[in-house]
This record gives sequence, C-alpha cells and structure tokens, in this order.
Amino acid sequence: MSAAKTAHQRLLEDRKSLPIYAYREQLLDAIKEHQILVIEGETGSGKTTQIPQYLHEAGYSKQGKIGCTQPRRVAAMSVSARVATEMDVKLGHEVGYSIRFEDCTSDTTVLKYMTDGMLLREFLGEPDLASYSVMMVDEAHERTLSTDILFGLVKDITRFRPDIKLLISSATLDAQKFSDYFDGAPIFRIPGRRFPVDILYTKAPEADYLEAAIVTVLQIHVTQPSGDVLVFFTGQEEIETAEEILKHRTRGLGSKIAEMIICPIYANLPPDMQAKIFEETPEGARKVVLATNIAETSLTIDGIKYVIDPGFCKQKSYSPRTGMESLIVTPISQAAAQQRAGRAGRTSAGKCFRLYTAWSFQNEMDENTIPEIQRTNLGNVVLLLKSLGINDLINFDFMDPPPAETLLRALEQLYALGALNDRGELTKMGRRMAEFPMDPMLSKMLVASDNYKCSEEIVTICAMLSIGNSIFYRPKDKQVHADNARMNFHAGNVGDHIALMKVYDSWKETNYSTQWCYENYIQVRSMKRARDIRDQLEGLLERVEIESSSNPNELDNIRKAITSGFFYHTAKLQKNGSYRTVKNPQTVSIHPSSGLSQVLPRWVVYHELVMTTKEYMRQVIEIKPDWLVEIAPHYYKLKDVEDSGAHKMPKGQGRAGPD
DNA sequence: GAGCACTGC
Repeated sequence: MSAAKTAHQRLLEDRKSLPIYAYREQLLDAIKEHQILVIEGETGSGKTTQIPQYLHEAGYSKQGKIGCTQPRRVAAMSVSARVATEMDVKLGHEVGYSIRFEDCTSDTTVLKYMTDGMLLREFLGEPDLASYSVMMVDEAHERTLSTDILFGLVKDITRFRPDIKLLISSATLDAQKFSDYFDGAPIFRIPGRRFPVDILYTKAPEADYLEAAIVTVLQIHVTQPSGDVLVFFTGQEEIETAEEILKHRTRGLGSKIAEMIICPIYANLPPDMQAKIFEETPEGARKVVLATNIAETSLTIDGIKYVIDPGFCKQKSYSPRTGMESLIVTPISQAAAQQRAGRAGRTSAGKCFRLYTAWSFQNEMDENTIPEIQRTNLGNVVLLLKSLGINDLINFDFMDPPPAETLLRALEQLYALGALNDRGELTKMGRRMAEFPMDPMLSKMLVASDNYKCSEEIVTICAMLSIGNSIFYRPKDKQVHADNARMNFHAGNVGDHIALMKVYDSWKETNYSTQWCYENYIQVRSMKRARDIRDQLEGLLERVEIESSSNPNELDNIRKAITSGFFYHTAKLQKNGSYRTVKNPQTVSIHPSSGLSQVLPRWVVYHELVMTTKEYMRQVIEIKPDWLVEIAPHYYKLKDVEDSGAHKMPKGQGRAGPD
C-alpha cells in the first residue's frame, strides 16, 4: 500500500517538474479572462496531459466535461491512460477516451480524450456541445481534415455559447495564423524540453537522393559517435531498395566497424516486423531506421541521434474535375523539415543531414504543407456539414477554404444520389446516409440495399471497400503464389466487389482464422478491421431502420445495389480495349489487379479512379446498361446507354457476367 | 500486366 503511494507521489513530483507547471496560474488566469486561447506549446511541455487536469482542478468540470481531441487513436488512448494514473482513478471513470469502435467513458467521465474525427461525429447528436464546458483541440498544427472542419464548428459555437471555453493548441510557429482565424484570440506560449539539433545542408543539389542517403548513412556509421540513425524515404519500394544496398555494402566490412542493424518501418509492414524498431540497440551496434512519413508524427523512436532528410514525401492529391486521386512524390515543406529534424533531439543533442541545399530550403520549399482539406475528396464532409444545418458551404468559415470545384462536385454528387433536393436541402435519404462514416456513394449503396434485399452482402462489400487496397499481401518473392490465391476468389468472373465479399465470407467460414489469411496471402490486420467496420455498419443500419436481409446467390441484385450508389462511376468499353467514362468523358482502363482486367465487359461500374502509370479504375463489376435508366432515371436517359457497338465487339470480349 | 505516404469516422 505504502509502496503504491510512493509511486503515485513520484508521479505528482513529475507533474510539477514539467515545463508547463511554472505557467499553471498564468494559464488559468488567461483562460478565465478569454473565451478562446491559442496555446503554443512545444512537444514535451506537458500541455496535453496537464491542461485538462488544471482545468478540472480549477472547477471547470463542474459545469460540464473537459474534452481534448487528438489526431490519432493511440494518442487518445495512451494520454488518457497516463492522466488516469496521475489522478489515481480507473480509466473509463473520471478520465476516459472515445475512439471509433471503442468508447471507454462513463457517466462519471469529466476528462474525455478523443480522436478529432470522433468529436466530429458527436456533433451529429449534440450540435452545441452542450455537455462540454471546455474543448481543447490539440495538435492543431497538423491540420488534419477533421481538425480543419472542427475549427469552423467550434468557432461558431463560441458565438452563442459564451460559457464554453475553447483552447487551440499547436506546436509550431504558426500560432499567429490560428489567432487571426479565431478573431485575434491571445497566444499563450509554453516552452518545451528539447535538445539542440545541428542542421547540415549539402553544398550542391543531389541528383540521386537514395544513393546520397545511403552514402550518408555509411559516413555516419564510420565517423560519428554512437547513436541511432533515422532516414526518411517516400515509400515501401524505396525502403526495400535502400535496405538491400545497405546490407550489400556493409557485408564484409570486418570487425573494426560496428554492427549495423537495419530496421525498415512503414504502415503496411506486418506488426511483428514493425516491433523491431523498438528493440534496444545492443552495446557497440548502431540501429539504422528506414522510415516513411510514419516516423514524422505517428511514432517516436527513442535513441535517434542522427536524422537524414532527403526532403521528399508522397502526398495525396485530388482533382475535382476528374474525381481522380493520385499519390505524387513531392518536396516537403519547411515545417515538415523542422519536424523531421526534431526527431534527432528527443533524448539528447543530435544532428540532421538535409540532402538539399540551404538555398533550396529557403527558396524552393513551401513554408507549410498544403492542408489535407485542399487535397482531398469532400463528399463525406459536405454531407456531414449539411446534416448539421450548414447550407451555405461556399461561404463556410474555413481557415483555408478547399477549392470551390471540390465543394461543387461534392454537392452535385449528393444531389445525384438523392441526398439533397433542388434547394440543396437534405432529404430523408440524405439524413440516413449521413449516419454512415463513409463516402456518400457507399452510404447510398448501403441504404439502397434494402430495395434489393441484400443488406448483409452489401455491408460486407462496403466494409471491404473502405479498407482500401491493403487486403492482399504480395511479397516480392511469392508474387505468383499470391496472385493465384487471389484469382480463386474471382472464379466465374463475378467482379471485384463480389470477389471481396467471397474473401470475407471464406474467412468467416474458417471462424476468422489467422492461418487461413496466411495461406491466402491476405493481411490479417485488414480483415480484422473489415470485421470491426462491418459490425459498426450493421448497428448503424438498424439505427436508420433498415432491416437485415440476405440473398447471397442473387448476384444481379447485389450488382444493382452497388449501381444505386455508383451509377456516377460508369464506363463503357471502346473499340481499342480501353474504357470511356460515361459522364465527364475520359479514357480509363481496368486496373491489372482486377479480376476483370482480361475479361473487358462492355459496361462496368467502378469503385474509384486512380492515376498511377495510367488512369485506372480500381474495383469494377459488370452491369447491364439498362439498369442505369432503371436505377437513376434522373441521371441517365435511354440515349445515354444505347449499346450501338455491341455486335462489333472483338471476339472474346464482353462475354462474362450478367446476360 | 501493375504498385501500395499517412491518418480518421
């Protein structure tokens, strides 16, 4: 008993030794005086764990909950666990967290940590955040899509709820931008605890940054004192290449050179292999971590003393005109470069080797990364805002407005799906769709599944589609095996959506066996995620009063339900074997990973367009053109779907599927 | 006959 107390006492001492502790009274005074406060606190200042506790101690929790948002699930969980320990309470009681699939709060919860996306969903049930007395939007500088939407919503709330306090907490120097946006809210600065990082630039631009990075790793290894190395690459392929070259060049260096432990890390790496980066480096050896952007914010590795920054990352971009998404290797921003450098100074002084010139840093790199809201499809966001009663989206108070074309395309699509009426108001269909945390086309297909009595099948397909393309595992040395395993699900040329359904159902039949996943080259993590999403969707269907129905052998009904959501995404085969999208005509092809890429049906509905080496449709099914007129008469007339070229089809094409 | 930055609901 007394030992436990000592441990807790030590915790309290730790709390008092945090940099923020010296500012406790000043901070509480400022919050008392101002409704909105921008807090600029560096990492290690203790702002995330301490500020909510200070507010609780000062009595704010008597008027309502104190909420704190985080961009990532793990952060919400681990920070709340830490705070519960400091307050000596059980997690889920006074202190709790709420993330998708997991609500660890109760009636007694007064300090609530949550993901920013979760708070966004909470707005649907409580648009004035009535149960909160304080909301702290943490890590605001990361500018995730959700925080950017939250900014507009919470700013609006402060206008009619003078009793609510709003804290915007950011780590970098753009606090002024936040202050300007929040009507000149004062900025409160809290220093952090960091070690100095020496920044070294190259004298001339590097022609081949991968080679330059490898040379730098080897130089550090041979000439610099002990300490681990972190290198940033743009993706898996680069990391694998770098790993091979490094292994090759360090082979046979002899016993005079210390051992080099190479640790690749990227999000798609199986979890057991990810764990390697957290193993302690043996005495006399040096760890070299080859990472994607995952190491920029999502995970921190202790013991890193040297950072190598080639200055590039892969960034998503979105074209509202074509609805096409692509991943492009892009120079990083100055802010991201500072973030990367900071990774060298977490536990001691460090060095950052920038593989670009000081001139290029100053003159060629953007000051800040373009916020996600300007680079992504906003269908989902627009539906959410509409259901919150925000009608004039073009004039919504965004901190950085998305392109008007992106909003217009989203509105147009919602109208086509029947979610909005002529006046731009939400319909009953729209209100039902807004319940689902997914792209509106997927939501529409879920709601429409009721008409075709196949909701069970569509729920599965939705869950599988929303995971993206990380279901099939394709190791370099076993590509043929992996492809064969994948093709089994495509028997009968049923189309990719139905193949995904078969994957899920087969897994379910094995009682969710991990072994089965390995045998079929399927990612266990992705399947578990699909199961979670599926469970959540089933619950939501019940909420919008759609009865569960199942008809697994009526494949055309399943295809029609899919078409109800995706008639916007239709393409017709051309004489040369490529496809032409029906609305906004553009030339596209079926992705080679599709089960139908050799089949070439005359009419297809696709899930998404991606721009890689070519414009590809990813996940396609065959449809009959007259379904379009039947399902979306407001969108397709008979003349749009006249199949004049049908009898001229080359031999062997357009043979599979519904007939 | 190709390619999978990273989050989140």
